[in-house]
This record gives sequence, C-alpha cells and structure tokens, in this order.
Amino acid sequence: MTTTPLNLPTQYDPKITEQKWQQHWEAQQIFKADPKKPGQPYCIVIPPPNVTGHLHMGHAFNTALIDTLVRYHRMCGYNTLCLPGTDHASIAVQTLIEKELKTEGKNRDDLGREKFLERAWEWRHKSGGTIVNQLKRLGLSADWSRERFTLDENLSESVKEAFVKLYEEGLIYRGNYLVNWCPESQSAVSDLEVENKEVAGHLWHFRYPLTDGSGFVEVATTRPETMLGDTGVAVNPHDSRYAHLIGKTVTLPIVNREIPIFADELVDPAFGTGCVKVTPAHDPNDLTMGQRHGLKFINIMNKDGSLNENAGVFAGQDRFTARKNLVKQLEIEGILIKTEDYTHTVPYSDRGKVPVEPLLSTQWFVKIESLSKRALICLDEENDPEFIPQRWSKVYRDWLIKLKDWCISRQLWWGHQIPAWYIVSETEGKIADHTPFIVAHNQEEALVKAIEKYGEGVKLEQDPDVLDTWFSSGLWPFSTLGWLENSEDYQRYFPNTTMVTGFDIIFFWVARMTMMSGHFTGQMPFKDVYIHGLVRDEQGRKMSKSAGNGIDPLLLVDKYGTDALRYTLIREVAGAGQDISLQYDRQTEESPSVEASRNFANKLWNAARFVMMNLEGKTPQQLGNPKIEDLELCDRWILSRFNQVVKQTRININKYGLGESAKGIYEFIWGDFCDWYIELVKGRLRQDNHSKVVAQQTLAYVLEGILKLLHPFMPHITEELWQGLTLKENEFLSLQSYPEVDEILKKVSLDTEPKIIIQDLISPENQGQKTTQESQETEEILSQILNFVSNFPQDLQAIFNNYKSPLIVFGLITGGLITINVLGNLLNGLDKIPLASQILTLIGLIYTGWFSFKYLLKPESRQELKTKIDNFIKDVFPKTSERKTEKKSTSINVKKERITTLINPQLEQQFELLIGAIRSIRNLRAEIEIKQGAKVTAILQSENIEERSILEEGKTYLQTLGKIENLTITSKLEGEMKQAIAGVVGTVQILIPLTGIVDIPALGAKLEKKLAKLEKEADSLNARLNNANFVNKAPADVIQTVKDNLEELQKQAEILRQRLQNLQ
RNA sequence: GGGCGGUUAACUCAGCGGUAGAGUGUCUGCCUUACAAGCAGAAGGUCACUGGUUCGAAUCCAGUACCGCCCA
Repeated sequence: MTTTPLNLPTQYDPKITEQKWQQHWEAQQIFKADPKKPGQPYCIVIPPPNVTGHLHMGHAFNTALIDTLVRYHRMCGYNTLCLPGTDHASIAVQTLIEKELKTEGKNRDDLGREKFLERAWEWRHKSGGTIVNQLKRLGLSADWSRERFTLDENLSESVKEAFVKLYEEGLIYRGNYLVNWCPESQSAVSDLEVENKEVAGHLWHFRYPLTDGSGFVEVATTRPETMLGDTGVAVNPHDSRYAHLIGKTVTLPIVNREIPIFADELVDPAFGTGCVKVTPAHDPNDLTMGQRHGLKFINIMNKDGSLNENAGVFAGQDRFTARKNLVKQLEIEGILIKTEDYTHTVPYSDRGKVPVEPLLSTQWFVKIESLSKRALICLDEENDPEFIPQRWSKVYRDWLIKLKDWCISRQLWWGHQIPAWYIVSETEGKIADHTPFIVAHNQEEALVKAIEKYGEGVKLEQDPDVLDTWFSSGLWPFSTLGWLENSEDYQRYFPNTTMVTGFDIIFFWVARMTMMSGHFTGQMPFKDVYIHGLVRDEQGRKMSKSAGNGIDPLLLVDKYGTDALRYTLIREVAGAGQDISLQYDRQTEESPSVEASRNFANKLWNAARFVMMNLEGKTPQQLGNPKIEDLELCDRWILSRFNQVVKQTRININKYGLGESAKGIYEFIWGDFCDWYIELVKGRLRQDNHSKVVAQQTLAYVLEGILKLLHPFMPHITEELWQGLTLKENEFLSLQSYPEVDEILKKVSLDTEPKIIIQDLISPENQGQKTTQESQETEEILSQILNFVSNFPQDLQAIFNNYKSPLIVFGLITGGLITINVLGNLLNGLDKIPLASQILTLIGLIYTGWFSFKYLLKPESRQELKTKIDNFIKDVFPKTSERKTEKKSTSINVKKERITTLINPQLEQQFELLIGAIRSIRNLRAEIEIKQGAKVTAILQSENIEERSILEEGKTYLQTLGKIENLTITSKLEGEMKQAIAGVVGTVQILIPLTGIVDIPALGAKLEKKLAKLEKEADSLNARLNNANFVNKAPADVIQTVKDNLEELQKQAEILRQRLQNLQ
C-alpha cells in the first residue's frame, strides 16, 4: 500500500494518494475515540453543516482549522475525539421537498404530513450524505462511527427533554407576539435567518386630518400599506411643534378610523416630520408603543403576504401590489403630500429571499433572561468560555445582554415537532389561541395528564409546528455525546475543548450553546472558542451564493490536492479572527496561492525522495538515531534548527497560532533542510565511511520529524511519505507522537545506553575504552582539527613579519606557555587518537602564538580572550557550549555536564556567516557571469579570528556550494590583487579573481552603489551615536549593538573603497 | 448614529518600540544526477495622512481619510 523510493515519481500526484489514505484511515477506524483509553481528553464537536449543504470555502476553512488542531493534539497524546455530524435544516429541507412537489404539480397539503416526512427522510437517506462525504475529502480525522444528525433518535429525545424541562421550569411559554414572518416559506424565522439589506426605497408623506377639522398632521412611512392597520399617531413628548396636538385624534383616511395622537419617548423628532403613524400589529417599535398606550392591534395581513379583510378594498392583494394601489388611491384623495427617494434597510428572509413581515402571531418562546445571566456570570467571573481572539468576548457579552426572548416555533413539518398536545375537545376540536395544552415527552404521557385534568374522553392533537433548528443545535455539544443517558462519552469528553467557528454566528449559535449548556449541564460547553474570519474572494469580497462569487473548494482540491488547499487556508491565517482572501483566476480556475502550496508539497515529496534514495533501503529505525558525538557541523546545525522549529511550532499551535506554525515549518523544510542541509550533505553520501552513515541517520531522523511536524497541516502527503520511509506495517503517521524538543537526548537517557556526556570524549578517564565507533568519531575530529590548523602558518608568518620586536617575541613565548596549558587541558583526552599528541603540540603552539599576541599583552583584552576561547571551544566541540569557562583565563574548569539541548543559537549564528559567505560568492559569480558549473578561485580574508575559524570549519561547505576549486582563508592579503571582484559579509572580504573580459566600469558602478548604501547606513548609525540623548538614555545593549554594527559597516565600507581603488 | 477591524513591495500578507520581511509575480542566468511544480541571482517600500509621546515610531497615543463588518 505504500510507494517505495524506487518507484517514486518526480512529481507528487495528490489525487490517488489522498483518496487512498482517506479510505485506509476510515476503514481502519483509526480516529475512533475510546473513552476508556488514558490521556487527557481533547474533544472538538464540529459545527454541524446544513444537511442540504454543499461544501463551500467556509466549510473548508473551518474544517482545515479543526482538523489541524485535532490531529496535533491526537499526536500529542491526548485522548482525542472529533465528532462530526449535520443539522436537519428545517426550512432548507422543507423548501427543497416542496420544490420537488411543485414540479409534480403538488403541494405539501396534498401529500399530508406523514407522507411528506417520509419523502423528506427518503431524501435525507439518499442525498443527505453529500456534505459529510465532502468533509471526508478534506481529510477530516473525525470519528465517523459517532456521526450525529440532529433528528437522530437520541438527539430528538434530548430536544424533547430540554423542551419539557424548560417548560416545566417556566422558561418556555406560548404567546401572541410579533415575529419575523417569511411569507415565502410561510413560517416564522429566527433573527439568524433575517438579513438586513440596504435598499433604495421611498419615503411617503401623508396628511392625516384632525378629527376636529382644525387641520392635519403629516406623517412619513416607508411601508404605506401598513396605514390600513394604524391605530395611533405618536410624537415625541419634548417636541414643542406638536405639543398642542397630544390628546386630539385624527381620522385615518380610507378606513375612516378615529385614532389618537399621543406622546412617546420612542419617537425620534428628527425622523420625517417628527410625527409617526403607529401600527402595533406590524412593527416592533409600534408594538411597544401600542402596549404602553393601550392601542388596538389590527392585523391587516394573511400568512402568504396578501392583505386580509381588515384592508377593505385591498383585501386579497399581495402586499406589494396593495402598496402601489394604495398610494395611487391616496394620491387621488389628496392625502399623499410627496414621495421622496429614501435608502433604508429592509429585513429579508434568508431562505425565502423576500422581505420579512413583522407579524403578530401565537408562537412558542424561550425566556432568555435567566439563561443568559448564567452564561454571563461564567464569562465575567471565569472568562469561560475563553475567546480567541479575546476581542470577540466583548461581542459575545454584548449579545448576551441584549438577547430577547427566542421564538422557537416554526410553521414547518420537517424537524422536531413541538411536544405539546392541545386538548382540542375543549375548543370544538380545533386548535385556537386559547386551547389548553399539555407539554409531555410523548402522546401517552400527555394523554394520562390530560385525562387527569380534563377527564376521560379528551381529544388530543399535537402542536403541528416544529422547533427552530437552532434549538437542537444549541444542545449539540452535549446531546451528541449522550447527555441524556449520562453516557461514558459524555462523562469523558464533556465539556468540549474548543469550538471552532466563524464570527458570523457567535451571537446566534455560540450564545445558544452556552445558555443551553449552562442550564442543563451546569457547565459551559467548551473551554475555548476559536473564532475565525471569512474566506473572501480574489477581490476581497465576501463569498455568497447570491453574488455567485463562491470559489469551489473541491475544484481546487481536484486541481491541487486537499493538502495544498488546507495548507493555503491555514497559512493565510495569522492573528486569529481575521478574514483571509484567496487568490483566484476565474478564467483559468487557477489559484496562485494554492498552487504555491502544491509546489511546497512537491518540494517535500522530492526532498523525501532524495533522502529515501540515499538511505540504501534502510528505514530510520534500522539506521538508528545519530549519536551526538558523531555529528558534524552541519548535522548539529540542522538538528539545532529542527528542534528550534519543533519548539516554536508547539508554542504557536498551543496558542492557536496555526498560520505562524505553518509558515515556520515551510521555511524550515524549504530553506534549511532542502536548500542547505541536503546540499551540504550530498558529498558525504557519495563517500563510503562513517560520515555517510551519520548523514543518513540525520537525514532520516529529520525527515521523519518533518513529516510528523507537518502532518496536522498536510495529512495525506506526509502519511504517504512516512509509510514509504518507515515501512511499518499497520501503523499510521496520524497516530505517531508529535516531535518533542530534544527527543534524541531524552530517548538516550531513557534507554540503558551509556549517557552521552560530551566531556567523556575528551576526559582522561575515558582512555582505553575505544570502540570502532569511537575511533571513527575521533578521526572526524582529527580531520577537522587538521583542516583548521592548516591555515595557521600564514597567520603566524604575518605576525612575525609585522612584529619583530624582542619584547613581543618574549610575550609570545610566555603567553604560549599559558595557552599551551589551556589547550593542553582541553585536548588532553584526545591523546587516544594516534598521532594526536604531535598535532596537539602543533595546534598549541600556533594558537599560543596567535592568542597571546593578540590578547594577553593588553590587559583590557583578557576578558575578550575568555570569550574567544569559549568560542573556539564551541567551534571545535560545539556540543560543549554549556561548558563554563572560569574567570581565570589560564585554566578552563571543565565540569562534567550532560548536554541539555540540541538547540544551539551560537552555532546557528555562526552558520549564518557561512551561509552569508556562500551567498556572497554566488552573487559575485553571477555578477561576473561565471558559468553555473565552472569552479573558481576564492580568497576569504578576515582579521577576525572567530570569523576565520568558522570559515575554516565550514571550508568544505564553502567549496561545495560556492563551487570553489581553490579556497584560501587568510588574515591578511599577500600583495594586492588588482583583478578581482569583491564582496563583504560580516568583516570577511571575499575575493574572486577576474578572468576573461569583464566590464570594469559596470563593476565599479555596482561597487559604488553598494558603498553608497553602506555609507548611508553608517551615517545614520553615527548620527545616533553622536546624539547625547541616545547615548545617555538608550539601554546599554542597544548602544552596543549600534556600535558593533557601525564597526562592521565601516569595515565593509573600507573593504569596498579599497576594491574600488584597485579597480581603477 | 454606536461599536469593532483594516490600510506595509505589483498581488496576498507577516512584523506591533531599536531603523523592513515572506510567498507569489517581474527581470537575468541555468534542463547542475531529489525537485523546471526546480536551482542561482537581481530589481522593487516616505510602512494611508497629520500631529503627539520617546534618545528612537511601521510599531504606542490622538485626530483625519478611505475600505470592510456588526448593531441601531
């Protein structure tokens, strides 16, 4: 089932691979949660998509975030459950079925409730799996055995239980109120299903005559037809213009109803004329005024949006037709004063796509106050749940405060039918507003209760309405876990760890969940709420069905792979909660940003391919982890970098910084691992010695680590490669443990292997225990030392040429004695190496001369020497960086210490110099147009011993990656090299001799440009240092940095000036 | 009208007190034995504007402009 390295193609094909692993994962049920297993629980219940839905970019984004978190925590050892499911979407399904019926020339009443529901279930079984299957294509590592649907039996039981309980507690009531009425679906809809749209409408001004004939008042309205239901006219009590009218009445035109003029604070004197018509049955504000002032409530509308008998001659007309006709009539009668263009917001039904009518009707409501109060207390006192980012907490809080009672009944059939039974025998067999009812879990229970109260022979009829889908969604975090039966899952996985959702539904959904959960479980349903933004289109517009600007995620999946899409979405997200935009070309259906991720996947593929081709068929397990003491410079470097990335990735994900982690891993893989480490190690792979094995071990270890690190972000390709790399049977990368910092070290100490103490290598006690392994190690060190030493005669020569005074020579000799001591101590242990003592003597002498000359003669330099020695030791034995050097520069007190971490910032910094030098060499080559493959001669000159020692150590790296045949590292240039091009890195001068014909003036111009830039920078630094305020007030380390930078800049500038001069 | 977010390279975005970064795109070389979905190199920025705080501001504060979202 895996691809072996031999047949790995050069291009990664996500199509087959992704499908393959999705099938394996699901078939083997590897994401099935087990509450009995150990581990801290980690549970995410996905926001259930609408069962009629199709995958859109919002789902893809949400799922990518969820799955990354879930996979990460699973790999970190949490007992993880990701529970998937869908909601039943009352209105959507109902609309869908009704549309089908319409094509058959039928409607739902023709069919009857029972048949209708049968048909809906049929649809559900046939097509309801679409969205879930699409989620699977995103690689969601959910426990599909626990998939839930809000109409499942146990969830329905939960809904009933919740309803009955709330009712019994007095938190659910039935009443006649204004609701958002959708004439299209002929149901009440929740606030969520209402979208306010700005429309260009009109403001009509009417003249209502005063009944006493003393004049008229002018009112303005955007909905003229409602005047038929007017039962009052209101003014602001402080509005002096109308004070004299209060208490009078007007005669409503057309209907000739006498209605009062009254004062109410709610009236905005600035709106229209400051005099408003009041229609209590058709406007929420008017309703409250109507209640306050005891006005009549006159409903003028039928449920289908046509006007009713109260509209007189307009009865039967559709509300918009009636509007036109009414305005015409008013115009004729001289009532209409004027019509203004007026832009205002109109509530539209999300489902029906028509303006919502505020309609007075009898509905079921949930009393919000006590529920929201509980959630509010949790938030204020415990910051529970915690919002990420925090600012959404305020939005959530505001919402809790101003929530109104929640209308939960819907005049639909598909959904949870309200568990209330009317005693229709009390009201002539019909359900009326005043019909008594019983709330119960089922009909039997209702009947028993009814008989108790109303005697035998009662006739019951269940409320035909269903509950708002959000009522069941509000229970989702716990009903899905088996709250009702207090199941093992519920006990183990509740509360959920995190709710991942878009900000657009905080108010509606998150608040409903916290209120319901607080009430029924006594706890908030999740610890954290991670809020993400929207995915915008290529022009930064919100994607919407109506605008038709959606980008199909599955199209991108087909084109670039799921991993690429997921990675793109996650990588874009930085600072949670921000919207992200997706680059996309509608003509070609291509997305540059997803393509970039696809390319990244391909890069990883090829890096893995390279590694596997060079492991000689061995797995990382067979190769074993590299031994710390075997590591070469670049091995130590890549391991330091790797561990750094592991550390940073964990830190970032733990604080929901998914985008940052994704980018960090990308940079490590493409930059450090591919561009540098693999290139540096290629030579060793062609040899046949222990160095090769160490390279293989390191490559294998880091590659496996990379695959684990990246797995939560790009699950498929990493699984595929991991299987091919490790060749494990019946194991999955998805279930491996996530990389930990320094796990190599930890593993060693856990095993009974000898503890790795770097000083063992050089401590005298270690003599005589040589193994083959050890002699290979020491051989390696030896060769490094030899390399290092080989350049020193030049330095010495320079010293002796320049300083011939006897005093200095004396100094050299005394200093030499001291330093021999130092180095002798340090390298004592190396005498297990054949010939070592002679070499050491040589090193000792050379170093002695140089060190004593440069440092010991000046007292102020002794401190510097201490640092230099430190660095020197690190250069030769970088893993000893923890070693303390004592104050006395004459002796290094070597303590036995375990290496505590592979993360070595000094080493990384030193490596920067090598990388910088290589870049500079490549740069120079490009400038003088040296052919790609051609080797050059190069001279690296630096007066700085530290820099030179770093360059020495990385000499082979410089030669390989800079394609240098003849590399000299020196402290001083011997004679002038006129015909050369130069670059600078740190204070290292890099010279490449000019060959052939070169455009000298052009080179000169380039140098001038560089120089000018350097000088400008130096000037600015100088200015800062010359500013007394800066020197006095800035912290010492900042000043020091500026000084150091200036010094370096000046040196660089000096070098360039010299070169410029030489060119002429 | 109230609240929140944003404005940094041609594009998409990082950076949030120490003097500017990535990916994509562009330009120039390369089919270099893992990768042309690639490699190497280069060009490209008054960090929206105006003030203030500070030795020092893309970064903090205030205001302005524009864009977007939520609520009235």
